[in-house]
Amino acid sequence: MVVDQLDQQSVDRVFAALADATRRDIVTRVMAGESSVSALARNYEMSFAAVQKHVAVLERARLVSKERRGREQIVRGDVGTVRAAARLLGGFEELWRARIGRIDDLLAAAPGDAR
Amino acid sequence: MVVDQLDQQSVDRVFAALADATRRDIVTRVMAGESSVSALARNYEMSFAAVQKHVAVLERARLVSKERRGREQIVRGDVGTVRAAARLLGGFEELWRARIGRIDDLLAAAPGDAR
DNA sequence: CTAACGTACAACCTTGTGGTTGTAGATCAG
DNA sequence: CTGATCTACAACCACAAGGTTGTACGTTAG
Repeated sequence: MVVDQLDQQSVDRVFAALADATRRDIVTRVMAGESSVSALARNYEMSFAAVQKHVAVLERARLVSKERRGREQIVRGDVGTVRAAARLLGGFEELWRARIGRIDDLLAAAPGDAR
Repeated sequence: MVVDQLDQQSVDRVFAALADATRRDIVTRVMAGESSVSALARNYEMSFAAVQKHVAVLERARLVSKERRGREQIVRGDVGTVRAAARLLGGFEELWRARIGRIDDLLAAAPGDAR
């Protein structure tokens, strides 16, 4: 986990990358086990170039990384970025909980409010 | 939490909605406390119509809901959808952990491998 | 060497996104 | 009623997204 605090633009890229079913499926596969780009491409009903583009989007978002091995390019998942995204969602939930807490406080502070 | 299992298209919309800093900011605000559309719009340097569109995107993704109150439209955050998205990311992490587990197993099964 | 494979990248097309302005309908204050 | 406010929505524009095909180049197999 080298960087796990993401700036706004990075967050943009991460969520945009996850907003496509093919790309989520690629992430699923490479999180479960690394794979070459061509091996990934065989799973989908689209051109190799299209899959290549999807991988590039994921790479730019740092959700995956590539490493050349011979003539193949091996794709690997980056769990650190996933964690950073999950933490951001957790922040939303935190705000929500805090708000509910404030509402409870208000109700507690005005016990005779029901006229 | 009425629906908290999302289909592929819904997940697409949720992540696409979160892939914009303005929309994430709106979610932040309405998670912390409900607000009218016009009140939200005053926070940003763009037209009211643009903010209205952002809210519509969030609504379509079920990250927020609107309720009319007099002439105002009150926007509220929907933590259930946020949780569903967080759970999906958790699934990726789960796969990753399982893979690491398998690698450990392999290493454990071949202890004298280091020649 | 030659052929096949894996990859990279450019050009192109269609559709969606994020912004604008403009118009119009409800609702509330005075 | 009148005017201000809040909202809805259509039309338009620039540009990015997601797909295609075609070409080129390095690497491995025979």
